[in-house]
Amino acid sequence: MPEDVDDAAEAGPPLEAPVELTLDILRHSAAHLMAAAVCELFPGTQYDVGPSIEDGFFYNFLLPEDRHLTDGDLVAIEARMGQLVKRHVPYQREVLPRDEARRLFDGMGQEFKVAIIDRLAPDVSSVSVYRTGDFVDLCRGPHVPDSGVLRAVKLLRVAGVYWRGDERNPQLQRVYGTAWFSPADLDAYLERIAEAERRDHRRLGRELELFHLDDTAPGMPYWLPNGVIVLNELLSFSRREHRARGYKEIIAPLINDKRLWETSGHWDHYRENMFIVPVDEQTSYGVKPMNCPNAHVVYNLRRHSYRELPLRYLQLDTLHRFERSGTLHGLLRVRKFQQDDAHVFVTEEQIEAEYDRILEITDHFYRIFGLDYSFRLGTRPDDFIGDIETWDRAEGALLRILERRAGAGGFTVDPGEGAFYGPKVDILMKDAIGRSWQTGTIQLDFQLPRRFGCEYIDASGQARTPVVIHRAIYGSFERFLGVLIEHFAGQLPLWLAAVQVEVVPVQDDVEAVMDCARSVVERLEAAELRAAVSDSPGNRMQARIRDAELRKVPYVVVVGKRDVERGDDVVTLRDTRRGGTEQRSVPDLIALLADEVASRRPS
RNA sequence: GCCGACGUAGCUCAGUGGUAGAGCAGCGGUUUCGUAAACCGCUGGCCGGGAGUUCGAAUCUCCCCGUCGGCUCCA
Repeated sequence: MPEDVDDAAEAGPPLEAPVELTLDILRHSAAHLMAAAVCELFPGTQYDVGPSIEDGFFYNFLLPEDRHLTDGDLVAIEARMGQLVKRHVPYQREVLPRDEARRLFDGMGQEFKVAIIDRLAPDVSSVSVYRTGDFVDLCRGPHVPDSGVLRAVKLLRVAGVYWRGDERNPQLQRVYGTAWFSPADLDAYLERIAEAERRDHRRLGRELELFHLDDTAPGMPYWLPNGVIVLNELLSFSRREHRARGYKEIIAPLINDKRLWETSGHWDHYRENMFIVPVDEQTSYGVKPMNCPNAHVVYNLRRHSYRELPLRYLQLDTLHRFERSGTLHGLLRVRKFQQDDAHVFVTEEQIEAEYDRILEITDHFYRIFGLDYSFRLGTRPDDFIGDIETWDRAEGALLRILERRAGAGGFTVDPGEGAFYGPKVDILMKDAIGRSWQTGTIQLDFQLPRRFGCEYIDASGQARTPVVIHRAIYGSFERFLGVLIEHFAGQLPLWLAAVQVEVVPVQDDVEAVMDCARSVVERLEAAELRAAVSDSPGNRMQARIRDAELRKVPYVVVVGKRDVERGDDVVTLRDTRRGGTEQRSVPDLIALLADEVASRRPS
């Protein structure tokens, strides 16, 4: 949890003198310098914690008299920091007895620091403080010798943060900055950010006409013709692969009487994330945020034998979740989405083997795109249903499976991050600027089958309760596609590309050339390739090629008078992803592209 | 939901109290050209919505909606 990390940076037994200058030390020192500047400019500021983080640092502040920092203030703070850098202000370390340090910060009215000291382990008897000019901070260090080395620092943004990461607490303001050894490193970092912006799926989604997010439907994407092709390719791939692995697809209602949600527990544990539809005075329907309750309804339509298990229901229905307005983010955080979701009913003995099958699907699905992913185990949350003993059993099973499949260091554990009905293994991926997003999830559930009264008859004729595995491999197609677009910078693998080949005529007023172009397209289409004649009458060939490149069409075929006159059925193929052109006969071209589509190669 | 920023033509943006602009896209015309932009012309805006201040508001104030960066929450 962030606040624990923060505390560790601030306090604890003093660390011994530093060795060599690292970026971590530099950034931590930059955080101190920023706090010093803020305290000079806004006397009475309380400062909380200020660690180094990936690519930079932050510091949390509470300004006096309800003042709030704005972007304009950052300019002034940065200028003040610049003056302190020029003065080579030393970072002076002092070790104080714990109670003396407490008195020091208490006397300055620094309540956050006092609270940190009070949270220290009982056996910590002394702490260190660092002085930078008039600024003094509780801190384990180590630090730079003086502020003169902080030559490449830039403040980036201000954000509101809840004290100790809890939204019931008052909100502080956090200033983020970045710091590097040299101005050249800083420039390289800023260039990296700019490159990430060029890959942003929201920008590419608009440019490539994949999807649209309208003001009247926040978080609920419109899929445009190009996007529908990509989405449908992923859907049919998912259907085919799951069918081959024994999954049966079902389709269920989008809204159900709230009684269903009361049975599942969603009414009590998930309602704030649901769209509720009032139907009449007595009745409310809930728009489904998850597929699981309906899978249980289908399971209960008849008696089941142990021989039928595992019973695997694939559910690709549309889901709606009422996410808080400030959390929406392009396709990566939406309110309307579809998952490659499934619910697998198993006996307790079948859990491990079924997890193995699911993890194999996972590897298959991600390897196709050459994507790196990682696992995270989420354990029992505060707001859970069922009994602790069952939870422990479920968590123990997942832990064993993960250790066997991923190795002891191959996953992380996030305490309290499980679903309300069971622990889960999440699959994590990163977007263009390195933010982590959960895509797939494999959840183990002993609770819902009980709540729905699900049963199967075992070999001895006894009725038993099955266990359910909730699993989505890509997670939501929306989020997965968002990550995919950023991963490929818009240049999707051929099998997903909306237009796979565009045929460009050199002369669009020569009927024989246009006939040839149309005929090539027809032959490509007959081979189930998505092809089109470039459509911009009067434009020169170069402009048409550029247009196709900008729309990230993977292949461009050029035909002109010379090809028609030669009459040998050979055209020029341009590969827009790898660059370069080559001559190919049309049958050869079709075979080449059909093979690339079938292989699903990333490029 | 909270903190900060932002919202001007389909897109990218300029305009900060005095008659709404540019490039690209689109449309019309000329050009038919061999691997990333031919040329000329034209159209296009309740300046996110509402209220207020002012002789006068894209510009200042307030409220609402949405977007962006964080926080919290999460696929």
